[in-house]
Amino acid sequence: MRSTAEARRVTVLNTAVSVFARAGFHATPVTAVAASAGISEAYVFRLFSGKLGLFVAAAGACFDRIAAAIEAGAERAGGDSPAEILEAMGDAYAKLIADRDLLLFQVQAQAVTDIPEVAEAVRAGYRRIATFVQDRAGASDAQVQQFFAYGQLCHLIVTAGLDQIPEPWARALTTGIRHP
Amino acid sequence: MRSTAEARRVTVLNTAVSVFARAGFHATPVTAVAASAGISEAYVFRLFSGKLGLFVAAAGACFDRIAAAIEAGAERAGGDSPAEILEAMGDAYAKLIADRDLLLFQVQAQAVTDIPEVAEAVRAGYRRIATFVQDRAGASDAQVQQFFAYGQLCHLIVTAGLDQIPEPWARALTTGIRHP
DNA sequence: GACGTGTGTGAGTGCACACTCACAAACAAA
DNA sequence: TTTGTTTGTGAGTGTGCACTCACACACGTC
Repeated sequence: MRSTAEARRVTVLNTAVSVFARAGFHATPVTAVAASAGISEAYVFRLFSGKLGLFVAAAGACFDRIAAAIEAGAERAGGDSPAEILEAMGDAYAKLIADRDLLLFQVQAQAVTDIPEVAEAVRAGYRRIATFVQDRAGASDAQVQQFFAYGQLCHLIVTAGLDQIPEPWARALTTGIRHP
Repeated sequence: MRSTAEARRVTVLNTAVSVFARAGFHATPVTAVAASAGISEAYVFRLFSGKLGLFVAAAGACFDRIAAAIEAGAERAGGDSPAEILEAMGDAYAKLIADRDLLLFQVQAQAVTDIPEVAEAVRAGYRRIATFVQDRAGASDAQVQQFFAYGQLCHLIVTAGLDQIPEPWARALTTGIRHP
């Protein structure tokens, strides 16, 4: 036995997040995930229940990593005020998505929410993050809303590559946003 | 002659926005657009240069409609202050995307920005809207940034169906957002 | 060694879909 | 009426991909 199935699943999920992040659910063949994980396509289908099952599981892994990063970031906050804790969470998130995979996967997942299983996975992910942010930071509804609004703005900045554009309108949208 | 090619192109583009909005670029066969427009698949390929050409043209039509709505909304502003004009623009945008097609198409377009032609179309669309908002409203960079951040938040709310969830975290993200 | 159990794959199968092309029908100009 | 141009389509073609299955190899156990 080279490896246990459970360990394989973990490594496959992490590569799946990266691979799906580039071109999305429908444009990514399972072969691509299998090749990137170094195993055969057939075995991926044995480990997960179809391509959809793989994608949904990858979404779970994606939000797990985001939640863990934000929780760890909160521990490093400079103070106890909601604003300070939110700031620390935002910094942690910005650091995490520097490699773009987790951010792009979220965009891809949101784009296939017409598939009910994906929609539920996305809701579950944001439920976990939003409740944690609100409880841990003790932030107001408006503060939480703002936190997520500017998080979503990052999605636009990265997908459209606005941080590469020197024109004033693009600068307006990107200034102050932590380094994505 | 039933119709001129130019007129056909316009009607096809509007239906294309609606059809692509549901399942996205890769999951939408050209047959679906053709059927919805009431013409044959073959003729769609004659009117546009491939599926990608159709999608990019639809993106142009999508941003045209958004820009027109925001420009019209600005005319109905209650006053001359940047905040009032932005408010009027936001209301106009909220009304426009009540049918969800234009919003969902933007999400789908952002998801396929790995295709350079799509990325350029998205940039062109936001360039047009952002420069207009900034110039017309005379708003600061921060105000423009906030305008777009909460616009992007709408994308999450609609794709994940957060407005249908009675839980407190979902209420926090949706309160005050104009009705999508 | 024989045998079960879990890990892993090569070689298919069937279907959906992007794109083409030969051809038809409506209209205009002579 | 003939000729040309534009609008429009049915019937293909080739390919890529989700999914399957019979089979092989590694390991433990007796």
